Amino acid sequence: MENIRDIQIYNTLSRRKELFKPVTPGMVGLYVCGPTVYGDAHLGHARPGVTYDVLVRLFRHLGYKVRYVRNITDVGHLESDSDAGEDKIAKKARLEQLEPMEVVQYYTLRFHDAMKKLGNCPPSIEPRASGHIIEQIAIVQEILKNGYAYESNGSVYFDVKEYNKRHNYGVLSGRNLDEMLSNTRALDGQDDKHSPADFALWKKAAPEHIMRWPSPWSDGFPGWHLECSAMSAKYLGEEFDIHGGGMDLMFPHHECELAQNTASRGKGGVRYWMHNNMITINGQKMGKSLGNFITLDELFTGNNAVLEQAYSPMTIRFFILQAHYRSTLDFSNEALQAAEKGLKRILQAAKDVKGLKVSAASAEVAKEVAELKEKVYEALCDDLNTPIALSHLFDAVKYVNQVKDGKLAIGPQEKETLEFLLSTIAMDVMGIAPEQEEAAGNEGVTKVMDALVNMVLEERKIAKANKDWAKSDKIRDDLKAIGILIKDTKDGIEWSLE
RNA sequence: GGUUCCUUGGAUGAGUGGCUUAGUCAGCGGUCUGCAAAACCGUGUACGGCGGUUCGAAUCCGCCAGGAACCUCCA
Repeated sequence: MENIRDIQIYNTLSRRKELFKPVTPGMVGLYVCGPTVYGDAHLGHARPGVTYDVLVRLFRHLGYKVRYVRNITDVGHLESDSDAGEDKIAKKARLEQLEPMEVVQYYTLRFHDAMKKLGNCPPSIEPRASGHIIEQIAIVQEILKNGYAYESNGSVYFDVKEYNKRHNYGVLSGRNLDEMLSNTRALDGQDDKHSPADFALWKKAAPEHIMRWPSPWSDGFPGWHLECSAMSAKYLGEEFDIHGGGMDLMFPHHECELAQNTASRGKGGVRYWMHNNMITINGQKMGKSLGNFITLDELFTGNNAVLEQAYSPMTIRFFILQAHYRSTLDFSNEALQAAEKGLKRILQAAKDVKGLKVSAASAEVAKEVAELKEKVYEALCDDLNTPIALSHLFDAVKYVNQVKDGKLAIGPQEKETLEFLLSTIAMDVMGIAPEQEEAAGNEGVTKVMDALVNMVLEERKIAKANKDWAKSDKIRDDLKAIGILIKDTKDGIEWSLE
């Protein structure tokens, strides 16, 4: 456990890095927009998953107590903002002939599974929109009472123009209401709304609509933006530290959330807004509407035409960590293969560091190694600069390899630091974990396998001693064919699973 | 059309007014090895174009070109 140190976070609200100061010293309240569960999670969903996971791990490592809330959207998310827009979940349920909550349950479980594989810690609380209808209705009532909403045919809309008289609708996304109104594309089909900029707080359900709840205005359902206002306040308080999500949610979702908070409780309620950038493919955003997404499951199995091979969950995590979260990250087989090799390099060094022999380090080496630790913290605390942190970890890897090769001497202090970097920082903070961990769950099997491989290697050793290269190479090739890689080193033979 | 952002070497991807360059992957040369693999050492081509500010810019400003995000659902 390290001491709490200064962390800089880029705040979308101010468009600059700011020193993080928690509402309550030593505690962090984090709310992240989770998925709408009507389909499998794709590569794009892995980005916020990994990004905010590292943020949480870093805070915890530094000694903060973190409450991490990430919602599941299971109602209210419409396909478009017009009255014709169908609820995403309800539509999927209709197509699959399932109860909407069956759709929700199915994809929620699959989402959890994918996140776990990526090495993400589960959120402290994972509330669902449908479980917080009462809280959402209460917010609508507050907003109505304060004069920032109106009822229209059983639906309730947020009055953006009225709100903008006293507040600023557009502070977060950097928009100007007048410009938005003069440039709005959809003019017809706005039905009950007074202005195209207004958004739904409560929608009256059409007769065939299954997902419906009673309210003072109609049997209906809450607007999409409302759930986050309700659940963040409920679990983190009316003013909390950090709100995260994808950049594509900045407008309208987060802008509306902010307006709802202000209109109902008089303040925005969020100290720091963080937005992760998109993952692109061929330079374009990977998204559901474009249909150019690759699901995480497909990546893990290689079951997609654009994939040259399967990529392990940790490779995906590493790939994401190699870019800064506010930059776009372009998908390609080449980039993932590079990530795969880089990851392997770090994991191997993390294993090797434990067996390093120590003697005494030169003053220069001692200084450099000590500095590495400081540099890694500096990078991570500078708006979560994981690529820079990784570049320093690779320096640590180089030291480990040099020592292993007998080309460099280090003392116990340096060894401890290197081990700290490659286990505590790489694994605990950045969440990089050895792949086999899950596969090798059964200890008995592992032991037997270990013994078997060693028996085979003993045969090869004899062959080598007899300079029977044909037999020695055959054993190596045969083992490789079943996924066991052999390395001849000075200290003997090492083997590992592919 | 509006708003905002981006453009770095073969790929990916950091960073910055001058200092030593990110890093990873790939390539090339070498060391090691029976051969491999791994590792180590060395190594090339870079900051979209044109102007400006400056003692000095890839980094600041302007213009141009190209691309992207948001303005409708998307992490």
